[in-house]
Amino acid sequence: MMRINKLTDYGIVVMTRIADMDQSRVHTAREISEDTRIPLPTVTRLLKTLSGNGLLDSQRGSQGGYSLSRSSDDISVADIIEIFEGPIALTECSTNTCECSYETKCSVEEPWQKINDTVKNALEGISLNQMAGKNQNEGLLNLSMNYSGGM
Amino acid sequence: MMRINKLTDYGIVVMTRIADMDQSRVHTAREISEDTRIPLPTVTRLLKTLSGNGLLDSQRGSQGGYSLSRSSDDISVADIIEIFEGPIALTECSTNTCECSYETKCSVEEPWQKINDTVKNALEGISLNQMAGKNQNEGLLNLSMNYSGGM
DNA sequence: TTAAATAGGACTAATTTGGTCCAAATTGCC
DNA sequence: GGCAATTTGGACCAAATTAGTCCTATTTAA
Repeated sequence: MMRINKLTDYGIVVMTRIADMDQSRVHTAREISEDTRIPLPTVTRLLKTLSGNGLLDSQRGSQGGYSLSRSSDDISVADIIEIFEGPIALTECSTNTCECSYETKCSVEEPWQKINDTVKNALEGISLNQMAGKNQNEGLLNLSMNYSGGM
Repeated sequence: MMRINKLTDYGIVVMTRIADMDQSRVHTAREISEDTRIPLPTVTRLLKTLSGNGLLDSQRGSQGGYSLSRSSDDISVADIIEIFEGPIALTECSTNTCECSYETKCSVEEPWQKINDTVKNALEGISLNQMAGKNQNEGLLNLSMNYSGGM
């Protein structure tokens, strides 16, 4: 139903959880698994992916673990989604490699670009910090999207 | 990649195509298939779904076919998407039946609501007419989304 | 009556996604 | 130096979803 994938959803949960934890030390996969109740093997994979893509720092070996690579203010929901799902694009047409075989599809390309930009902006406007429920009184979203000018 | 499904995409193509056609008569599945180059069985199914959900009028029998049930101005991309994908919701959490098992997920619920509203607004703001490339100089999108107030 | 359509639904194949597991490399500590 | 606790990388399978096809019934104009 035009959902983000479960793993992406988990990824956001995991990141949100880490953002809520003590930032002065690293956290192991086991710890995060117990915290979120997501099975350990899955959490392991999520963390690998997240650190492999620069959203988490990892420390190997005993006493190792994961920590945010930057401030939770500087990590957006879009950052996480893009790691698991690739570029935010509702249709293939909105990526750069559009090879429409249907003539009508291309008249449709421009509107999709706009739609995707809107979605992308929305997702980029939400920081982990906001997801984590910190600064709850600061006003949640601050999206000023206005595409009325247009083509 | 957080895509809409292929059939949904096709659905939009088909509707866009019909919107571009002569509105004074009905159009057969075969005609639309040949026009869009989408295989006939698939087009057939798309049209059945679209008419079954009130977006197209159908006329049975010889000389029968399909036509828009209302003006292309009054049909939005969101209308089409919702038929094929159900309510627009990026996460399960954003539907009314949210049964989060992870504690952190719920602190995350409110932001998702806002994100979904934004996406939904964007999709509701695009009419078939605009997709079809008519009125190209009228300015494509007219979305004034401003969620800065928030919670 | 016949031909041209849509309507409804069953069915299968293909693809994607979710989840698990194993072996290797790294690091801290005794 | 060796052990234990970690992350890393990749392979793998099961489950779920999606795409696509096909068959039969119904309707309608000529």
